[in-house]
Amino acid sequence: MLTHQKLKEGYKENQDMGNYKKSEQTKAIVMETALELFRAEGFAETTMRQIAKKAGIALGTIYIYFKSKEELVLEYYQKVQQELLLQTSVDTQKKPYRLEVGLKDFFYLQFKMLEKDKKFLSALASAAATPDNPVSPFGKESKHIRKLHMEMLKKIVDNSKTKIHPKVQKELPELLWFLQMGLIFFWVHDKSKESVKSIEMTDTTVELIGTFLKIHNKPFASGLRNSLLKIIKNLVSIVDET
Amino acid sequence: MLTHQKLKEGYKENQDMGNYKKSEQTKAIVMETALELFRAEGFAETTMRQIAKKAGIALGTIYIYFKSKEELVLEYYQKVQQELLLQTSVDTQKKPYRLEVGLKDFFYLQFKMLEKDKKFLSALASAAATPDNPVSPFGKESKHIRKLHMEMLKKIVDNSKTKIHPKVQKELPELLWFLQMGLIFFWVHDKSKESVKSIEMTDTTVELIGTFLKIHNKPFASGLRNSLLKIIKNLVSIVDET
DNA sequence: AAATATTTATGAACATGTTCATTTTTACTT
DNA sequence: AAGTAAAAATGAACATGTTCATAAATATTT
Repeated sequence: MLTHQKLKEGYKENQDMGNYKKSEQTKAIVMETALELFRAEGFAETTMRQIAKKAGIALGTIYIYFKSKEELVLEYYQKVQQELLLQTSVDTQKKPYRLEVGLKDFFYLQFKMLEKDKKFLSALASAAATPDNPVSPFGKESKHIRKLHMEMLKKIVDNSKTKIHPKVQKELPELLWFLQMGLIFFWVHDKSKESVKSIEMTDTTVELIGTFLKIHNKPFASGLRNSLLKIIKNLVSIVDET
Repeated sequence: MLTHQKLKEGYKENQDMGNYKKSEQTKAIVMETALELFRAEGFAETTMRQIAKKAGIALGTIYIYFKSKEELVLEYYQKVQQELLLQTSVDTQKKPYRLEVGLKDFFYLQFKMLEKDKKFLSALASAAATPDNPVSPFGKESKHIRKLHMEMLKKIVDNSKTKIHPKVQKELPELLWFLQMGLIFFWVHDKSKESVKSIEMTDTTVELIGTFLKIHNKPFASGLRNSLLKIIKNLVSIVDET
């Protein structure tokens, strides 16, 4: 009786569920099957019935583990980002680096990890644009993953040997987060071979940031600097209050 | 026989259809009804069946005039942009203006015209993010409206009294187009009263551009300038080849 | 005016994401 | 081991965007 009670409470307390083997296994199978199909056919082209059939389960079962079709993609994306975080932690521990280099490496790595899934990740891009969609990276449901990103970017900035004005350094990760959103958006649309265009774009934007940081303390750049800081504040306010 | 032949060909040649009164009328009714419902209930909440019922027609009839639910929104959006173009032509004819002022007015006007439809215009924002969606402003199906925008922005830039390096002046409208996309995206997500945040954001970004233009010919700004030009080229290449 | 062709309209049928009442399986208690 | 409670699974039913074969209305030709 008591044991039972405890277990039940445990369920409600820790979100992650899955204390039972069976369910975890089923969930994993659904996920794997879905990814296979998404990769082979695309997101829109894959039906939930197909997934269920191939996974050898009933249609409704999928919905026990995933709130929607989109959430299948989101959860996978989060998993990849988790790996990215780990990798980044390792990288920033290595020998001193210029911020530009650190950022490029970070973005490149991300592209590389997502490359094979580009096709269906556009489903997320679409969701991103709809504010009220629970899957949107701007919404409150994605706060967790946003924090994750911010953490990574802050680490990259703080651990670089590039000297930055404290005020700017504090806001930079936010700016970079939006930059990253933009780059991913660009990348999703990018049909060039092996996403070379996105790589190029990354180089150029990172260079722009580098150039800016080089001059951002000079008197003549105060206007630019202040405008930029304001813009960042505005951007953040939208994401934070949604 | 000859007349008939001509008419038939005429149909194929000019896209705009609707040489017949009845059809034009029906189309207009569908459009109006749809907008009413979208405004009252929202885009996702309104069903095609509701529209048909309220318009007093059959469900299938809507699809004679609009390829999809989203296209209802797109066509309306295009109509508004048409008006905007007219208004802008008038504005740029007026007394000399600083580019910043011209841009702000342009963006403000746009917000104002779209304000009452913000709720359902997010449907377009969502479509925008999906490259293969025929309704996306980045896709080839929207070339027309993109050109329209570019035209407006070029007019605003060229007619302003602000002096700009020719190389920059040529690329500036492209940059501004992307800025506009960004601002509209921001605006769609913006839940502040009367979209004051978007106005603020507009001010700040336009100011940034102004500040940049003030220094963009100075030797120390050549790095920034070149990076920016490259970024624009990259952005454009994505849109143009899709 | 009759015949024909074209345009416009219809609504049942379809596809697919999602929900939910019901059943089966699993875990726990006595 | 039997009984019970919880978890997991099921698939029919639902909602809704879209299609399509068919019919009605309209315009054109003879």
